[in-house]
Amino acid sequence: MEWPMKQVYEKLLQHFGPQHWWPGQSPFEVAVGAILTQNTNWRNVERAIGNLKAAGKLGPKAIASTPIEQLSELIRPAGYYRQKAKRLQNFARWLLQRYEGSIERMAEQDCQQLREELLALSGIGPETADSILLYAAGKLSFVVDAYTLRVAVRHGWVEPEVSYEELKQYFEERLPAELDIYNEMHALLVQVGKQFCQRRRPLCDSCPLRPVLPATGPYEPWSE
DNA sequence: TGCCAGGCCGGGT
DNA sequence: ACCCGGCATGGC
Repeated sequence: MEWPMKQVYEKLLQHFGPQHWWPGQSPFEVAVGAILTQNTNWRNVERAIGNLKAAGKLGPKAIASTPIEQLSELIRPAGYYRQKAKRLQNFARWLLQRYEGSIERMAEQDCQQLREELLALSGIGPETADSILLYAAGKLSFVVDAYTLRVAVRHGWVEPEVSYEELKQYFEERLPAELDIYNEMHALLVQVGKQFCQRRRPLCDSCPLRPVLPATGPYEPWSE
């Protein structure tokens, strides 16, 4: 079987190895991480989650009922902590009311329907929604982020002005409908982005994708 | 030391 | 329908 991005995928897998993002944690913890990592380094998120765990507050009921001041202090290392405390409570209270606090129950819902429900929550935008759908609920929803965009633009796959939904569709059309591929591909794109497509710098010559690219167009300098 | 990190919201054009 | 300022900590 062949699919359009297979060569890219295997090149990345060979270079970086399996990323297995968000493994072995509860689905709710994954969702919390998705909110906390908004525009934030993952290391800071780990501290915040560690604080929540140590305080026994890593569940929907605890998040929903803990006073906002206390909650925000616990997640402080993740930055934007007052906003994010609110966003966590929004999500937790919605999950309790709508799905009995159960991500598994939530995951019984149809993907598109669920995506709309998540997007309707204040504090959950397209990337956070797709991260929750893919990594917590096990839905086939490809995740696009700043790195995904940068990698795709630097390699001339898409125009810099492409919208979130368009870029998401670009990948979904070129990948097989498999959770593991969606999962790994997104994580691998982040890795290659971090290492070879940094901001304010031209595409690195040693990018592992260089040799396999058909060079569909001129490498755009670094407009995003 | 400034710049950046796995965004999103609300108000303004 | 975009555009922008604000939000905040920790690492390099």
